[in-house]
Amino acid sequence: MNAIEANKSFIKEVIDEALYCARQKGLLSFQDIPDYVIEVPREKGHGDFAANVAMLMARQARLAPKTIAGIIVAEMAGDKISRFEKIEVAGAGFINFFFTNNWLYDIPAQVIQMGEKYGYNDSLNLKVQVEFVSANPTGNLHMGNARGGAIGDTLANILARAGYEVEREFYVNDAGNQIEIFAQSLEARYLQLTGHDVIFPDNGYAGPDVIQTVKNIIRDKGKSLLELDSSARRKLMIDYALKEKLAYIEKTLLDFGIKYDVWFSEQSLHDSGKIEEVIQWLTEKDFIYEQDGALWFKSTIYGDEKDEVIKRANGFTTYFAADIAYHKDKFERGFDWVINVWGADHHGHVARMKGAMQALGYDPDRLDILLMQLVRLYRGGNIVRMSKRTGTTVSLDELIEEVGKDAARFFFVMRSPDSHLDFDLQLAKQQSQENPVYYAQYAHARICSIFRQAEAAGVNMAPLKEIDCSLLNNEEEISLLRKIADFPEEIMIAARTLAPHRIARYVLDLAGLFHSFYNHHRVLNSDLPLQNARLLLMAVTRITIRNALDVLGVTAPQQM
RNA sequence: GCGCCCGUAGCUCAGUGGAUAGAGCACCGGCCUCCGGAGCCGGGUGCGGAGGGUCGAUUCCUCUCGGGCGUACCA
Repeated sequence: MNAIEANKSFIKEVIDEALYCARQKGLLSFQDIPDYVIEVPREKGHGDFAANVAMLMARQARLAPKTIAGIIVAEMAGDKISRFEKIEVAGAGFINFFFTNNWLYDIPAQVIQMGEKYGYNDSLNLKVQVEFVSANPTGNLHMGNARGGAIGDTLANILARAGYEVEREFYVNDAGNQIEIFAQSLEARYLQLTGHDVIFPDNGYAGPDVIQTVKNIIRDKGKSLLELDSSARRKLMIDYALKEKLAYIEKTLLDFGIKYDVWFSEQSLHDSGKIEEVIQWLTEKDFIYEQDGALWFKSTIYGDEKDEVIKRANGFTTYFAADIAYHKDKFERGFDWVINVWGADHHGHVARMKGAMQALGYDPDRLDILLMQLVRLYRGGNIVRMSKRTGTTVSLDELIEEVGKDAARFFFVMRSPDSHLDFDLQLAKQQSQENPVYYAQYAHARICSIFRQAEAAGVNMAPLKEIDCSLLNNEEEISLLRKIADFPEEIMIAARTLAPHRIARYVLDLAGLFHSFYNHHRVLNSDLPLQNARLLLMAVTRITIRNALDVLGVTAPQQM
């Protein structure tokens, strides 16, 4: 249990005891204690924690909230309350708790002891899978994939620190209609490049990267493919191209700091018969009907706008059929929780996907789909349009090349997934105060610099046991300690609400508190006990900044 | 038309139903002969609108206006 959780549950204990005590004395009548909240007030003047239990009990106790709160506080007794400096009733009936600083002074030792593990919570013994990016292997990775990558990977990091066993997965769309069109595009380019006058398919992939792939094929195979019949030629070309594209995708994502545990092939679901299997099962259970020669899944019974085709009249299954088999497979692999990161343009797919899981007998709440709004790319004031078809796009590898991995990842996660993201290339690569990623990194580098100074002066921090943390008692030091203590809880909230942007904000807040401290107080000074305490504070601040940046996939430089 | 997301300060955005709605940028004015000035300190009435439920709504519900996306036997 992290420190904030521990405080909350301690307060809950104190309150519940007081409530039972009051009831026994006949001061208060109630059936059950309502599900009240211990929260951290926005205002510092309202204490470290506040409880709203009195307001929630007013009705059943038939007393004014403030009266109830007063009774509760009066019943608190014993050595437990010695941990509080003050307990007060305020506002509409809040009970505000002011801790003494002692719990904060225990934090540095915990951080030092856990080191890079600080921010990890106790294991939950639950398996969660995060599937993200899953870009079609028919082109380069675009800004949408990039945002999905940053969000998905950061979320996976958060979940791991929240105590889950996490697997990252990439679903490879190596089957279906898109691949067919891709094959046609490859073949057309091949024939054109070998001197044949053929028409390029209307809906084909016209980007320059496809031409490059075909040139690579010609380099390796020459004109030998001309001797094959069309289907053999396409097969060969698509195998070559998929391999090349997947290698590109894997490498680019690695450069982006993302390493997958599983690459899952859609084709494998076709090959193993799992798609047919699930269609048959759903048909038997009457979730599927035939109309106009096609098979339809009854997604409207799960609130979808319309039923969805699962097998076309031409006998080909749709991507939806594969997706059902795929998600069934996920649950069969034993995940307690399955999370998909999708672009908002796929939101129409959510209801039927969850419906399909329900039809299969799985609790749809075990599947969460994190929709992220799309990215608008700017260069200075001008919008850069993205389109695979025209080829006028900035790809993820180019983005990393231009602005660097750190800035790119930070920018993609600093906004809520629900929020449209305007990504300005010019801003992201600017090494100035306008660029937030440097603010956090600079704090880290600055702390490193303090330690370099200390070392140069022959100053060593005393052993932990000999350091008196209670010397850290000014406003900036307390705020900094408090923020550091929040980190594990912040991770839990980010995990629960699928909100990776919270960590970006957290690290900026933490860096801000550090900078403020730094400008108000000197670490290296002639007061040895104080110097030791502050060195310790710097050490734990550095660890926390580094760990938070690590969650974001951003490096923590020693100097800049 | 219908569905989903979003409308919060000049701009870009935070804000697990709580008590006086916050950051960054931009703008103005200040700051250590000293650990990195990529820093710090100060300067701010704005939740698109109208109803409804709640002790209490930026947050939940309904309607409405504005923007994005979706609404294929594509994925």
